[in-house]
Amino acid sequence: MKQPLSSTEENYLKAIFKVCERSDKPASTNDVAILLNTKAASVTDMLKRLSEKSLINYMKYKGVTLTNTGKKIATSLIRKHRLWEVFLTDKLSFGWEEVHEIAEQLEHIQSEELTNRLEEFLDHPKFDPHGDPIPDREGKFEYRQQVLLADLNKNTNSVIVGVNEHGTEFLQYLEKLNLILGSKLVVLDTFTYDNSLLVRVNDQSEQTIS
Amino acid sequence: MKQPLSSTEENYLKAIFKVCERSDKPASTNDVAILLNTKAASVTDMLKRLSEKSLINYMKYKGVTLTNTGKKIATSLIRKHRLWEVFLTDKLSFGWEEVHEIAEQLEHIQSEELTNRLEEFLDHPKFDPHGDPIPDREGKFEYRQQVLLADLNKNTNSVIVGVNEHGTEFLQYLEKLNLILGSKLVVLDTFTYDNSLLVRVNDQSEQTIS
DNA sequence: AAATATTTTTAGACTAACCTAAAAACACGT
DNA sequence: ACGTGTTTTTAGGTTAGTCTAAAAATATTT
Repeated sequence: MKQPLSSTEENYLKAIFKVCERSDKPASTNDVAILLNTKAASVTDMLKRLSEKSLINYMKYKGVTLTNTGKKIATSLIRKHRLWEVFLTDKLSFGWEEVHEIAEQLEHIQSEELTNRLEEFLDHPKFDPHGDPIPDREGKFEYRQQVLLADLNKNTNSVIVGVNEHGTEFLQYLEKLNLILGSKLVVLDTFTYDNSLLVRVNDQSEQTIS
Repeated sequence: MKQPLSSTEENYLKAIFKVCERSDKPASTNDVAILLNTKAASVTDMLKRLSEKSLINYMKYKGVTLTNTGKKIATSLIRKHRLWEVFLTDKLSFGWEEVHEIAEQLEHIQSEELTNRLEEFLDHPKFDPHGDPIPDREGKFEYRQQVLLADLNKNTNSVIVGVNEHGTEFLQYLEKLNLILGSKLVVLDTFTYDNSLLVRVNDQSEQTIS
């Protein structure tokens, strides 16, 4: 009855989870298609199958949400993904920009036992290298209080705890600006005409960023 | 041109490698089918595709061997498989009987860099937990001088360095008999009528095994 | 060397996951 | 509320990987 899902099915669940996250509105077919770099027609196909398996609540034209079972699987994937990211940076000294695509594969390895022992081995980390929280065995996890860089007030001290975009080139760009996790940050001035900011990083260098 | 192979294709290459190993005779369609728990017809199908990609030498009714490219891929898979097995036993303290099926999944993770860093992290191990040699980056590896238990001479001291079967239940059986890697072994007597042996393990317990 | 048995290949069908193109449903401005 | 435009679904087709059943090739036995 409980035969394991294919990587593809798992990726759909993860995508639906991401779209629904916070907003809690149902995800549209198109949202999912865009996130997975696929076509709306393919998504509709898959939604029917996942619905058959009671992993999603789906009604034609009305969007899709995850059932409790679906949510459990999605968070378990995120848990695995983030634990592997920690492994790759902390144990194999990969850079934080390199780990995402490898973890994208590793998250599909089937073995509860493996995941739990990995967590143990890594000393029960609470956040991944990008600052995102790692769900526990029950799938529970909390968001940290976070503010977007663009919304920071002038002259307020803050610390970088995470990034929104996970693309390799974007992360390399941050790296070059010295904007790594844990960096202290002060916004010195804002230029409204091109939406760029003058910031001081770690009480030292000053940078203009967009 | 060099788009990555599917897990299925990789598994076929590994299977052909295993059948050809040592014997160096071409592998028959049936041999491969049995090893992969599939049907001869499916194998024929796949052989055509792999041949198209120049990974195997295949002529109808004549059996199959790996090309150099095919061999490189197969040994790289074995390398990854065995490195992950070491990781699972040494770092996550899995038992040697549990690691095979997890490594069976992990070996398909695509990243040269990952494999090499893993090897580094594990201190360049030369053998996996079953005593099988781990190929280096170029795919080279040597067999240890090994004798089958059944061929051991009476009263000769020896040490267990590996096992031929990798099934979970078989390995648990060995575990129960205390026949773990590195155990010293003396054959005290042989009973020809049922092919069983009386052996002394680690200078202590005496066991009859088949 | 002919007859029989085994192995291998072909033929045809199935499923999962994708696609394009066209039809159907929905959403919205005036 | 009606026509227009976008979104979603259907319809039909493709590829990888599998299967069964039947045909063809090879191997064995007498």
